[in-house]
Amino acid sequence: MVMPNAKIATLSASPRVRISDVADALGVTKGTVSRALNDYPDISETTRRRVKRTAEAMGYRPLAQAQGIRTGRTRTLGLVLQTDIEGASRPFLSDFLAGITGAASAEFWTLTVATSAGGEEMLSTLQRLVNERKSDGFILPRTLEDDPRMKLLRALDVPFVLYGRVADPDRCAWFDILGEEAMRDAVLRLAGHGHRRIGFVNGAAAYNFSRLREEGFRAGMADAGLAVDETLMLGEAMSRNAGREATCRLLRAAVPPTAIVFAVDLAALGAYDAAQSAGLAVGSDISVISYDGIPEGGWASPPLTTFSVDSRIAGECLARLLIRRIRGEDPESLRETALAKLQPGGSDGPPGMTSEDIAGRAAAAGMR
Amino acid sequence: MVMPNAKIATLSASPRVRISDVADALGVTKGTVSRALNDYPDISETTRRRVKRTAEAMGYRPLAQAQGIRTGRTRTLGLVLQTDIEGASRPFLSDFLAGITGAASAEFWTLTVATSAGGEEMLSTLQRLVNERKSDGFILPRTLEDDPRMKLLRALDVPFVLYGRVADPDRCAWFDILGEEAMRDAVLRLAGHGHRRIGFVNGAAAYNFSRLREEGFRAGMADAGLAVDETLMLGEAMSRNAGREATCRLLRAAVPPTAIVFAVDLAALGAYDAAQSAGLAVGSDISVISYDGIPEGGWASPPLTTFSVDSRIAGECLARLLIRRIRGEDPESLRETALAKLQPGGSDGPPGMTSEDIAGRAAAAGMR
DNA sequence: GGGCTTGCCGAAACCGGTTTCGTAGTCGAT
DNA sequence: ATCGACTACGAAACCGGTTTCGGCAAGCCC
Repeated sequence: MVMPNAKIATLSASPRVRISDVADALGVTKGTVSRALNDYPDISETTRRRVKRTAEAMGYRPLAQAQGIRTGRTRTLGLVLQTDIEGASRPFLSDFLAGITGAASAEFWTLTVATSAGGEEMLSTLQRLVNERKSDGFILPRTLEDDPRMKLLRALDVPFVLYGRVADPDRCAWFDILGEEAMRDAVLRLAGHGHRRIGFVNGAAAYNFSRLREEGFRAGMADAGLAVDETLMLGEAMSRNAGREATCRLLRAAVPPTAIVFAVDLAALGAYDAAQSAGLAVGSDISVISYDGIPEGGWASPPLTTFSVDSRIAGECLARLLIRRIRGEDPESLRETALAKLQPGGSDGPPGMTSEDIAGRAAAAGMR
Repeated sequence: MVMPNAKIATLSASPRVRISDVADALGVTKGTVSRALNDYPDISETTRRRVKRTAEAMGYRPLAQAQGIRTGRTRTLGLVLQTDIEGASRPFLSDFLAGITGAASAEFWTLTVATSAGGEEMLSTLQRLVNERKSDGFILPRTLEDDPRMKLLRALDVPFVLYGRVADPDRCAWFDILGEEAMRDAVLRLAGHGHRRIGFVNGAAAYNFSRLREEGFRAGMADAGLAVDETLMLGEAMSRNAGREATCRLLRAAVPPTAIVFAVDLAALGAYDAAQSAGLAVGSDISVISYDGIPEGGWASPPLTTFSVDSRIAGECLARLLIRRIRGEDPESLRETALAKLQPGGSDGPPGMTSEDIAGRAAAAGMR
């Protein structure tokens, strides 16, 4: 009990090491210390090293808010979460935040979080954070095609990094997972199982990733030498319910698919519900491969085969990119991508039933 | 295209209204403006009103970081999330953050989020945020009995609010959901169905809420005139797997329960798995009631009957309490509680099988 | 009417940094 | 030896607020 308390007492007693303390200890002015620490050119190499060493030894850390009053920057990243959308991002949020704050704190930056419904409120929330200098730049998750947040921040001349690519890449920094590659691999995997009739259920068209994932699906079909049946291409499925309905529609098709690729795990879980209603076993009677890697997928039976995204790493990359962007690097050089990782479950396999059999089951289950 | 751009241009062009702008407009000094806005006593009522009105009209908002350099406070709440624990809090996180930031921004406060593994790292993360003045106080989720975070912040003289009560309530502010009432009501509901042999699966004993929920369970049993069989009291179940194992153990009991109360939804979902293995139907063969209100509970079949917690409101309350605490109010007066709300599903009902039948099924399923 | 409070506000210091400006030294060139 | 250019740093202003200090004017008392 003695040691820790003593330590705490010391830390709280000594108020803080200020720049003037360092300056006094060295017998120089605080201007010199500041310039040395910030690598100004008009400081001799000797002095610079001496200052840095002493500052380090004394445990000096500049007060971000005090720096900010002059520089306008406080080493703070901003993240505005949208709260009026369905589940999706939720399960990742904790990992995502851990990634951001982990990478940020390694460079003595912090994260300010705000929330907002979409639309105008989102923009005014960003405005306010900028006006009150609460963050030096923003991570923009869930990139939309032609994103209004992007326009606003650009007009305000505030740095940002997109999580997701965008149609017009001009002057944009981003990090993204190559969802199109995953979709392509999903098709190839199914084709390898022997499937020849494969459906696709996409997410909402407003998101840029939806366009990319569809492209990937089509590329995979082409690579596998399979024809795309446009009647088996559905979209706007971002929730379990929407996924269930989309699956039902596919099962009611004249010639239903024997396998379905989903752009979103949550929607793929809806396929389990639809399959159950139709008396079909996921994984044997009908195959499903999806994308995201949400934990619920692993708990489902059979576990969902999916391409999982490491949100923690995404957060780390985004934070690092944004910091570099704020420091002035050219956005065009700040673009990174990563691949989703196949997480094999039991929801895919060789076709166990023909399209006709599946159609029969669906009809028998009253799906018309 | 013209209007919005014009608006944006205006906003970004006019840099900011500073306190000296307001002072100049009124023909007074900035000291007077500052004192008027902060309700110093030595300002005439007339001047105070005049200043407040023009400041408002000019859209003046003090720069938190500039205030902070003198006052030490920057209107920032702190939240350190623990990342090395199982799922639980995850689904709520988004709502929780929305609640905090919503209430905070209503008073022009913001939220700084950090993450950390538990133990020492948690404490050093808090230390750093305090040392760098990154937040004026903290919300401490998941209160532990005799919480080390509390000790640290108290030693540093930094305000905090607990999410969850604590054994020694001295000088603590908190918000909490009365989980014990929910557990009590769960027992009474089951007893009302006709159950007389009820098991209990608690969460980890390190959390204070576990003690309270067990008390509630026992109180309910007493109120219902039922005896508690200590062999049916299990704990440390915070995950789906742990819940499955606990349920298996209960099913293997000499005289198994016909109903089980869980302290944590995630664990209750494990009961579905165990029941399935034993060939028992949740809701008819065996009843389950739980606590938390995670979305997965609603998707399960049958939907989980649970007492759901509104995390958004919890966040709002915590933020408001912490702000008042930082402003100097007495912690003892800053305590609020709320009730969890029964969310009826299909996982509970009149006992469909006797304990003997259940034991038989479990044995038949090879549970020994 | 003179001295003493008291109310109210201006002037200026202050918080902890950054940045501008000016100037001693140093050095090489003439 | 003189001059100019450069280097490296001290001095001081500055950022946008808060807070201390001091003093003027009005009000009070005797």
